Amino acid sequence: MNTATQQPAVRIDDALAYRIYRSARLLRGHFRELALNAGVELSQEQWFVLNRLSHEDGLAQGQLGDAVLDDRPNMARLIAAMEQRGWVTRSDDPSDARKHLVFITPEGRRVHDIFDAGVPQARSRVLAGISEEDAAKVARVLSRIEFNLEKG
Amino acid sequence: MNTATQQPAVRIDDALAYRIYRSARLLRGHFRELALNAGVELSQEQWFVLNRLSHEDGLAQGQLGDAVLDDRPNMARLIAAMEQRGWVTRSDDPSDARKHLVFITPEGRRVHDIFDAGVPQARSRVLAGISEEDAAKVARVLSRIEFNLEKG
DNA sequence: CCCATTTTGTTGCCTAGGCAACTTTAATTG
DNA sequence: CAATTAAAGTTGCCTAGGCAACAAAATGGG
Repeated sequence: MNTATQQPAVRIDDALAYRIYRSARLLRGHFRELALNAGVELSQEQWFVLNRLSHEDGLAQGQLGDAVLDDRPNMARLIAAMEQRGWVTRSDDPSDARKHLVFITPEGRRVHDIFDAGVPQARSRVLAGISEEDAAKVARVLSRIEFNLEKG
Repeated sequence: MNTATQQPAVRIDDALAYRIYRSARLLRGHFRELALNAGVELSQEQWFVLNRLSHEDGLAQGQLGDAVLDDRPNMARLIAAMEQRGWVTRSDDPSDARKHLVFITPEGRRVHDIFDAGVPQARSRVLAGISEEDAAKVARVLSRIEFNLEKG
C-alpha cells in the first residue's frame, strides 16, 4: 500500500472505465496512423460519418450525430470541415427548413472506400489473439453499458 | 442496402471500435455528472491522476501519464491546472533536475476521497445487468487490445 | 572530459468535444 | 390564428489531447 494513509476503494488500472478510456485513445491513435498510411487525412469521427452516409445518404446532421450525447455542435463543425474538403455537401431539407441534409460526394466515397478496404486488416491487428466470440461478447457488454448510461 | 452503389465491408454500429468509442464518451459524460453531484469540478482524467497519486505519491509527470501514448504535453497542462486548484504540488527531483515530482495535497486527498466514496454506486449503475465474470472478461479483452496496439 | 544522444518537461498550434446561449423554423395549444 | 414551446443548427468559450519544436538536464561513447 505504499505511502497510503488509508485504503482507497478503487485502483484505477483495475477499473473497467480506465480500460475503456485507454483502449479508446489507443484506437484513435491507431486509426490516425492507418489513415496516414493510406495517404488520407481522415479522423476517426469523420470515418464514422462517411461510413454512415455510405449506407444511408442524405441524413440530417442530428441523425449523423448522437442524440443521447447531443453532439450537434460537434457535428456542425465536423460536417463543415468535411464539406470544405469536398467529401460531403449540405442542402436544405425541402420539408423542413431547419434541417440540413448531408450527402456524400464521389470524392467522399473514394476516401471512404480506400479506408474501408483497409478495415479487415486493421481489425485483425486490433483483435489479435481474441476469439470472435469474445469480441462479440465485448460488443454486447459495451452496448449494455451504453444502455445503462443513456437513460436518465 | 438503401442508396448504396456498392457493399461496404463494415457497418459502423456493428464495429467494436465504435462501441468502445461511444461507451468511452458516455462514461466521460457520466463521470462529469457524478462529479457535479458531488459538488466537485473534477474531470475523468484528473481523477485518474488523483487516484494514482493516492496509491503512490511523488511520481514524476511522465509516470503519471502514459508512456505509450506519450501524453507528456497533456500531463503538463493537466497537472498545472490541478496545481492551480491546490490539489497537487510539484517539486524538483533532487536526483534529476529534469523531473518534476507531483504530490497530492490534503485538499487533493479530500476531493479524491469524496469521489472515491461514490465509485461503488456509480459502478453498479454502469454495470447493471452485467455479471462480474463478464465485466472481468471485457477488461481482459480490452487489455489485450491495448497490448495489440501498443507494440510497433 | 567533451560532444552527441536521450530524456523530461514545456509551449504553440491544431482537432474533438462538452456546455450554454442564440437564431430560425416547426409544432403545439389555447 | 396567435402565442408559446420544441427542435435543428450555429457560435463562443472552455478542456482534452495529438503533434512538432524547443530548452534543459542527464547519459554514453569517443
